[in-house]
Amino acid sequence: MSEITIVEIAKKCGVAVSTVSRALNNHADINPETKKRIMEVIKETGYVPNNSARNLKRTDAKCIAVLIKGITNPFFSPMIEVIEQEMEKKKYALVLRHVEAYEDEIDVALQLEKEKRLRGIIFLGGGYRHSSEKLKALNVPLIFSTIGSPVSSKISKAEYSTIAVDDKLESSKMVEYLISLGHKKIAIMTEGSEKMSVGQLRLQGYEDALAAHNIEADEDLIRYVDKDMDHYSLENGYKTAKALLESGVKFTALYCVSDMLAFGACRAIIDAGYKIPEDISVAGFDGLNMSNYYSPRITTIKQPLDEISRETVKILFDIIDGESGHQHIYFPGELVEAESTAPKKKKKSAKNS
Amino acid sequence: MSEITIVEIAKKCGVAVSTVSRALNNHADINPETKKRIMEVIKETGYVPNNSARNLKRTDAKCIAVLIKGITNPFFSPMIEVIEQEMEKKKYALVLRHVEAYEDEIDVALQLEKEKRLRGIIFLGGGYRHSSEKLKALNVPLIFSTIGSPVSSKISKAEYSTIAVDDKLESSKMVEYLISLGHKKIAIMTEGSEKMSVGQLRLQGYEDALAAHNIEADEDLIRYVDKDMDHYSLENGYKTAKALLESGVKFTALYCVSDMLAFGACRAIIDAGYKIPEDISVAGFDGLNMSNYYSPRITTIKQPLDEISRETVKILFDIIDGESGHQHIYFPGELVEAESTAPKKKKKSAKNS
DNA sequence: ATAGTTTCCGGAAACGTTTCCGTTAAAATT
DNA sequence: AATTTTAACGGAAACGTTTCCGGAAACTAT
Repeated sequence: MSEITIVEIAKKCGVAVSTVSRALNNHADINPETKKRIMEVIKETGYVPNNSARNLKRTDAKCIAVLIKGITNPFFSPMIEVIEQEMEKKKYALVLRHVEAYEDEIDVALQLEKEKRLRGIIFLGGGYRHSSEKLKALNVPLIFSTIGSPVSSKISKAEYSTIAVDDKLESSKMVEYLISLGHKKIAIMTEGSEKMSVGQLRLQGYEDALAAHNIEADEDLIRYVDKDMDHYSLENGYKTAKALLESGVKFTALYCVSDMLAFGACRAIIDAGYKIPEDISVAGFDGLNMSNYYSPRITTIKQPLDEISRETVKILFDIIDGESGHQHIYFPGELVEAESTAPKKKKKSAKNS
Repeated sequence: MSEITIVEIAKKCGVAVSTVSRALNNHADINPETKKRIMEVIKETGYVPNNSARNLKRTDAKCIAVLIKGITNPFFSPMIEVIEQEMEKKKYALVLRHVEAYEDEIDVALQLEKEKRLRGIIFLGGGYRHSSEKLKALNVPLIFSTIGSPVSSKISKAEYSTIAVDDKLESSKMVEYLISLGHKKIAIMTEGSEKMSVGQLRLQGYEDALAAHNIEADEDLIRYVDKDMDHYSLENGYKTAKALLESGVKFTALYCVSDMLAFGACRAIIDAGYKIPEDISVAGFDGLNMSNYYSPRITTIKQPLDEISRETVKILFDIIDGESGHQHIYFPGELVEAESTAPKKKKKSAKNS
C-alpha cells in the first residue's frame, strides 16, 4: 500500500528529512516559505506520517484509555459522551476500546501503554477477574467508574479509585420505597457473577431493607438471571420474570436490579396477563434514559451519570497531576417514582400517571 | 513508566536480542529450553513488547477496522457481535473505533493504515461527508454496511462495496402494509441530513407507496426530526411526535423511519391520551431487539443484521483475497406485524396481540 | 575420521520517525 | 569592518523491534 515516507517527501522538496519533520510538527526553526512548500507536496502525495515510527520516538503524546465491557449497553452512552467532552478540554487523546473479557482489557491496556504514552485508564462496566500484577505493572492511575468493588483483593484500595453510587444503600432505598407502598412479597431479580458485583451489592441492599422492616426473606423470591446470557439484557429480564411467574410464587412487587431487566420483566408480566402496576409493581435501577420512554415508565434509582463521569475524569487528572491520591467516592442516586409502581392491592387502585 | 525493553531481557538471560524476539514470536529456530527460560524472565519482569516498534518492522499483522458512528446505538450491537466472531475465525485483528464525525473517521483510518497493516475498513452508521481523495488514498477495500448510499459522487461505485437492505423498497412495503390496513392519512417521521441518507431513501419509499395507491402526499404529514439532536433517538421521536400531535393535523397512522423514533413517538402518543393501535397505528423500521419488548410491540421492518454482517465480512475478504471486485448487495427485510398497528378506525377494534 | 546436515544462536541492518547538535549564511550589533 | 546573534537547515543518532545472514556446535551418514 501507500509506500511513501518522509524521505520521499524530503527528496521531492529538496530538503532534509528533519526539515519535513519540522514542517509536520509545527516546529519553530523553519521558514514559513519552506513549510508551505513542503505542506503542498504532502497534500499532493497524500502522505501520512507513520504513527508507529512517530510514537516510537515521541514521549509527549498524552493519552488515556477508556475500557468498556459491553460498549453497546445504553447505560454507557451518556458516560462516554461526557468523558469525551472532558478529555477534549484537557487535550488528551482518548482511546475507547471495547473489550470482551477483562483479561483482554489488561492486555489491551498494556499494549496501549507501550504504543502511546498512556497516562491513565478508566474502566467502565462490571466483571472482576483482574490479574492484579499486570494491572500494577502498568503504573498508571486506574479508575473504576460505576462498577461495584472492582478488583481482586491483591491490590489495595490506595492503588485505584472508584466512583459510583453506593449500590447497597441505594438499593435498600428502593426496597424501602416498595415497602412503604405496602408491599411485603417483594421479588428481586439480580445477578451474582462475582462476590462484589453490582448485582450482589444491590441484593444486599434488598436484604437490608427487608431485615430493617422485619420482613422475612423468602428464598423463592430471589431470582438470578441466566449467567450464560448478557446479564443485563431484555431477554434475560423477560426469561427470568417468566420463570418467576410460572413458578407460582406469589409476589406483589418485582425489583429488578437494572432497568434493562425491568423492561424485559414488564413485558413478561404483561404477556402473562397482569397489569402493571395494578397487579404487580415493577422497579428498576440505573435510571436509563429509556426508562422514561418505556410504557409504563419505570420507577427506578437514577444514577447521576453525568456527574459521575465528570468526577471520574477530574479524579484521574488530579492523580496524574499529583494533586491527590486515589479516592473512593459515592454519589447519591435519586429515586424516581414513575408509573410502574403503585400501592399494594387496593381493589381498584387508580393509575398514578 | 515501565522502561524495560527487549535488550534488558536479553542481557538478563545472557542471550542476544534476536533470540528473545524469536522466543516472543514463536519462531522455529529456538531451543525450547532457552525459550522457556526467556519466557520466565519475561513473566517476572512484566515486560511487554513495544507495539510501535513491532509494527514498524512487521508486515504481516493483518488488521481490519470497523468505524462506527454512534457506537452506543443499540442497532449496532448485534452487528458488532457477528463481525467480531467472523474476524476471529479469520484470525484478523479487529479495531473497533467510535468516531464522531466522518472527517474524523478518515483520519483515524489513515492513522491505522500506517500503524498496522490495515487490510480493509468497514463503515457502520450514517453520515456522508467523506473526503473521497483521502479515502481513495487509503488503497484498502472500503465496505459500507447498512448505510444508504455512502459516499460522495467523486468516488465511483467500483471503488467501494455496500451491503444493506433496499431502504426505499422496504420502506414502501411498510407503507403499503399500512395502506392495506385502511390507513390513508399516514404521517411519516424521518430525517433528512443528506441527500442519500437512510432517512431520505425511506421517505422516497413512503412517497412511492402513496403514489402507487393514488393517495395524495400531504406536506403536513412529513415530519423531520431535529437535526441538532441525535437523529434516531428516543427524545427526538418523542419531541417530533408531540409537535405533530399538537399541530392538530389529522392522521391515523404514524410511520417512523427507525424503531428508536417509534419508541419515543409511542410514548408521546400515549401521553397525549391516545391508544395504540386503536386510535393511532405506529410503525417503525430496523427491527431492533427492543421492538419486541416494548409495549406495544412495534410493527417494523426487520433488517437481517446477522446475515448482513456476515456478508459484509465475507465480501471484504473476497476482495482482499482478490476473489471478487466490489459489490453492492441488498438484503430483503422482513415485515413483522406486531401490536402497534391495526386496521383503521373500526369503532372498537380488537387488539391483535 | 570426514563431509554434510541440522540446530541454535549472535550480529547487524532495517523500519520511519523525531530530536539533538552543528553548520552556514544572513542580519544585527559594535 | 569585525564580531556576535539569529534564522534556517542538514546530518546523524536514537527509539525498540524483527529479520536476514552467517557461523559454531552438535549430530548424521558415509
